[in-house]
Amino acid sequence: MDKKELVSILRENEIQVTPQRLAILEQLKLRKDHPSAEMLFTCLKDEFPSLTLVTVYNTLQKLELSGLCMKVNPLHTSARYDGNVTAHQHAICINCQKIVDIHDATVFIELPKWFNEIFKVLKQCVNLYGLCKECQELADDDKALLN
Amino acid sequence: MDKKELVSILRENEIQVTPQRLAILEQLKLRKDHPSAEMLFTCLKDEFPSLTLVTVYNTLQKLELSGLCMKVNPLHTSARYDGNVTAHQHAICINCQKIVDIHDATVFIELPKWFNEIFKVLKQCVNLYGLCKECQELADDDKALLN
DNA sequence: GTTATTGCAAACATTTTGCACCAGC
DNA sequence: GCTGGTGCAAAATGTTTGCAATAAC
Repeated sequence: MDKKELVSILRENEIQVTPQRLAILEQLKLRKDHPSAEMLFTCLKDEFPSLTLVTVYNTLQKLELSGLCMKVNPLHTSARYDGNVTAHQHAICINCQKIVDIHDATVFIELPKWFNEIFKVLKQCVNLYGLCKECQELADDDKALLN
Repeated sequence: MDKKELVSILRENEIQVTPQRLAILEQLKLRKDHPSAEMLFTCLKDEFPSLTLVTVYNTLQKLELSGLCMKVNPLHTSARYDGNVTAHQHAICINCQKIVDIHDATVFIELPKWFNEIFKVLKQCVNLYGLCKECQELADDDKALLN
């Protein structure tokens, strides 16, 4: 993926182009290891000696907001615990962070052969991110206020 | 769930019984809101004025190790980003935290009616926790060393 | 030239660690 | 009484914020 293409991706998303942002976006597009802010910082600080972690965080936030990248583990602010260790799913409200159990969903996951040869699955975890009833209503209220 | 039952759960798992641990386990079994350490601390500090967050964290760690509770959002130490925002799954190694993409899995999730009435799903997220090939081999080595 | 971004310092939140005192067995 | 847990202080880690210098348009 060449620089021109990266530049136009940023422009299309109305994100001002800077060398730091180009480099971070390039890393995200190239790498397959799902880096953390720290990992990106470490690999780019030689190329940009003045680069700081703050800029990496700022950039990631901006890219995520435009849908150019996403967190593999959202809702990571603090660990949330469940005393029910039987198999079930979680629905997580992206607004109020409420977590709702779903015990009666049907989940079917078939994994490709290549994958089962390199990875031993111990736990399978389905999370549904979205809006709970209360937060949907709040969102509707927001829309109403805009009229 | 009465105290006797909680005591025997702890004893069965060879966890020394203390009032703090009983109270935390009780909360985890009773509550449906998947509390954080802070939330548990807040609701128990009236009953145990001397209680500290440290004890809550210690207890949660011990309970999790015995499978008596689990984190809803494991691998929360630092956010990991993905530049590929198309739908795919992640396999996450619980040992080295490597994250592997799976693009060719078949995922079918049917949600109960009651759920769709109270929650609007925006993103569905399947995470497979387990061991990557390298860490499986290390685990085998560990076993070999024990012989 | 104006606006937005970067980099610095510092704050903040979450979680972990070292150590003295205390409670469970 | 011994072992291990609790509570305190402090450190470590990940992330965010306020502000002056600087770069993008």
